Amino acid sequence: MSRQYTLHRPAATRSSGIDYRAALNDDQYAAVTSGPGRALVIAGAGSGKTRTLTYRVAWLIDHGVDPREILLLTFTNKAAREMTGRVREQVPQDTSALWAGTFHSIGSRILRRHAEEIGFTRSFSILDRDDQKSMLKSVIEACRIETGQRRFPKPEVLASVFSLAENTGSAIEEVIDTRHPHLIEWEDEIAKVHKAYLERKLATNSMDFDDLLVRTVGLFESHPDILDLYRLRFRHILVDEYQDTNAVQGRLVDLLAGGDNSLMAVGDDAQSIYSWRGADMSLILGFPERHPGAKVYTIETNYRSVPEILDLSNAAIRANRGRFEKSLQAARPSAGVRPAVVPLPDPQSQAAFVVQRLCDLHEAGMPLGEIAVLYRAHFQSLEIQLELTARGIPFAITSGLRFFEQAHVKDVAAFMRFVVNRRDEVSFTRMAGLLPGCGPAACARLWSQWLASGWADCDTPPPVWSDVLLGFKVPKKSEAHWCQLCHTLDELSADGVPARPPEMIFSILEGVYDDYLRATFDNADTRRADIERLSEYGGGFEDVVEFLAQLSLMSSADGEPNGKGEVADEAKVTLSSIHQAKGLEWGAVFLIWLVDGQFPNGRVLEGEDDDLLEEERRLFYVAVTRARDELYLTYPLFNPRSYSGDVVCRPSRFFEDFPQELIEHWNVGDGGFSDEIPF
DNA sequence: GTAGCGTAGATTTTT
DNA sequence: TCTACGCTAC
Repeated sequence: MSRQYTLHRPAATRSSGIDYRAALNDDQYAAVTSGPGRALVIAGAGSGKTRTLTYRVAWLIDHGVDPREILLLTFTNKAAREMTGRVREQVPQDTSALWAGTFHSIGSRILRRHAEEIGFTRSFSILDRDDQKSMLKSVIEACRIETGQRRFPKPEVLASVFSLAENTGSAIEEVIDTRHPHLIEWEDEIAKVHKAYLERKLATNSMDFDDLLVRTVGLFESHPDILDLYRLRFRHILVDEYQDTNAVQGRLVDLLAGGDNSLMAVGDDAQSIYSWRGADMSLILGFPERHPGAKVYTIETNYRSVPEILDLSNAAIRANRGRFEKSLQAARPSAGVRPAVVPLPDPQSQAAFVVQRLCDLHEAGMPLGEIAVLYRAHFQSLEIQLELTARGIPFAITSGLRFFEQAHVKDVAAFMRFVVNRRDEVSFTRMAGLLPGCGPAACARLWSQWLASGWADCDTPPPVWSDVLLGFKVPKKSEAHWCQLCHTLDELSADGVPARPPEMIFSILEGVYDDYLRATFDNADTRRADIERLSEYGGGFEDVVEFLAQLSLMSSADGEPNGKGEVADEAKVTLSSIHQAKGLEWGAVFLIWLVDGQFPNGRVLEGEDDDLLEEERRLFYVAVTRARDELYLTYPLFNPRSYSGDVVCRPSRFFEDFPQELIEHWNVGDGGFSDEIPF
């Protein structure tokens, strides 16, 4: 027999003083003030989803919930920061104990506390895409696969197969059969590599992104006592962007919310765009069945867009079959202008039009920060970038290149990672490979000498690194540099005490890396500047392990150090992929490259898979619902640099999804007959 | 075994 | 246009 006994904390001495009735509409109010238990909130685009979530947190705190009992799971670090920031502004109570973060960062936080329970140590390394690739390459070599005349799949391909399997909770063979049928001939070998990869991660005390989710779930399933610890703590769980959660994330939420904890999942099925990462819409669609008695709230008032844009959005998404039936209502008055559809002769003209029109808007008073150019894939932004540069218009691009993924940043991090995780083969190899005369073979030999020294598995690091390392056999050409590297490691951690991040970075730079930069790159100065910025950022961390975890988990798209950042975002046009634009909004949005094969994506069209096409359509929906006042849909008629040879473009099939009355057709000449853009 | 050079091939979205 | 790989010369 067990008895439930609740400790009642004294009622909060202060309340936020928020007038919830006045601040929220009826739908939002109902969701925010929902009682304990399970709730699903279907919040359409622009309906105040973030607002609802932050007010929900405030409401809980106002009603006596201790912030430390709240867990807020978001999709990006940026969303987490935004929400905690807003909560902090709204409520006077101390909210620092509230946990908010991405599934991956929360997973990493939990795993660090219990790493020993599952065969790792607290300072395990996190492998990003690139590290994962290096490890897989090495694992594949070690597996000595008989390839004969045939080609074995590349590390990238294997990484995505493994990842999809982990995230969907399915077997490798299943993923191969359904998503990569051409790999069937390699099924046995791939299984072998997968097994070896798992072993290697364990041996090197490393986890990839997927491990952060899968191993957290594993930890909870194998250690019910630990799960109870967190269940008792997190009495209120809130999940943002629930439509994009995958099987593992869904499982994690359900585990934590077990018992009588409260769970509120917020999302919009029409904006599910991450199936390639395992996102499973059936989680949101099946939420009411999985949680009997769950309340379902729907928020359908759109505050963002003018009705003309909303009409087009609603019509576009209606072409999809698998979705909750709903129709967003515009709160704003008509603008009197319909979205523009603009065909242009070629990609250059498309860029010229976009930039010229954007300048017009700017001259008419719209800040550059209120304008965005969105596209399906990053390479489609090339012409726009050139044109903006030529005209001297500042722009911010959330490019695929992330600050922390650049080679020089990762090189520096490799030193730090090795010092705190002495089993980290990937980092060691990366570090050693910087030495002149040290290729793959020499690095591998150095690594085996390190393993043989016994220090890799020792609980404490060597008090003086060079005492151990200087005795190693290195290629003649590398001797002097190796010596330098050893002494640098001495500075990073003496007598087993790691230095603070900025000190480490300084030592690495002055000890070995500056030399390397100068010898290797023609832009050594900008790279050095990046590393100095890294050091600045590291100043905010006492703990190196914490710092390194942040590096791996944070992308520049999330904010923090991205590019130069001198000009305030106010004064910049935004260039962004649609995926990265999710959750954001602008006064004017240009959606470019609306050509079959570009958007929707060509591979999707080949496959004739309706689900994938529906996802492309949701992506289109996400794009058009970013716009508040003006929306331009553009496409080139010819694509002279097409690789596929399809020079003549077919306008995107998405144009067939909405009636012509909803749009305005623009004819733009190239100077011959109608140079002027009609208004 | 390494480093430098040339050629062929490929282009989605990201925690 | 850029990258990744393979070949060749040291």
